[in-house]
Amino acid sequence: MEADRVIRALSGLAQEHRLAAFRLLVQAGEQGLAAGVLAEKLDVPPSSMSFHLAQLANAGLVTQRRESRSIIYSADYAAMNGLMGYLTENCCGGLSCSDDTSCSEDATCLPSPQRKSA
Amino acid sequence: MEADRVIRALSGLAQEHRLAAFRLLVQAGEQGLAAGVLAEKLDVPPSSMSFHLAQLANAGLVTQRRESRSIIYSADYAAMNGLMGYLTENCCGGLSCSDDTSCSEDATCLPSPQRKSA
DNA sequence: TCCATATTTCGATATTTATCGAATCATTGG
DNA sequence: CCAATGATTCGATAAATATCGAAATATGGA
Repeated sequence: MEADRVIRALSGLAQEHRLAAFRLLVQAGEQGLAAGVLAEKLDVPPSSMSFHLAQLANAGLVTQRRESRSIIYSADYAAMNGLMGYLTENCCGGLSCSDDTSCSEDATCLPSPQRKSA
Repeated sequence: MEADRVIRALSGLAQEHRLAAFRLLVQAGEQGLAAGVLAEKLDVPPSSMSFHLAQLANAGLVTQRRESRSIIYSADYAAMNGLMGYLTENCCGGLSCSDDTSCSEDATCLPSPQRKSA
């Protein structure tokens, strides 16, 4: 998963209602939940819910399908796993970043003192 | 880790420069990196970098310490692990959500049909 | 066809976030 | 004490996000 996609996914989850909605969708499983049900459960007006669901869809975190009058949203587990994979590989130091690219050697941790001349 | 804290952490990482900065800090390890070094590596003006580092600090993802003139930032691995733990427990369906709270039984997936009277 | 339901789109507005130069603060060395 | 360095705060501005009622779209049933 590339950085741009990761940022969209993180932005998708970085909001109260969207995080709550996604959690409910994860719990609901493949079957998913209708937009209206989410709106009601989260006590958010339908138009607002629709906005947030569109954000989640744009982030690639959910899929949608029509079922009669309802539009059912489901969590995209593959996308979430992709996000987790990226974070584990790139943002978790203790475990996975075993190749220690610290700057004990090349001393680039502190600003390079710039000499007065030349 | 509670939802509010999680959202701040997600917001912290959900931005190009901040995600890049955090990755660098994770690579740098305990020793960390000076604000100016990050600004230079990411090609971001110092004041902008400062803004983003403040966001990361507010999100609890980094710690800071002064070392002579420089201010050194380090990734807070515990916070990141906390975030990962929350996401694994609440947002990852396939593995951890084994207790299947799907609505095959109680049929709350679709909007409850509201009868005309009473 | 007509109406009720489910949802989205539109439009207006409020809030938050991002950017970055200039000014300010803190530290060090001469 | 003064000048230079490293970083933050301030201020103004631009851009993105959130909110939500009203109108529009789609579906199903009488």
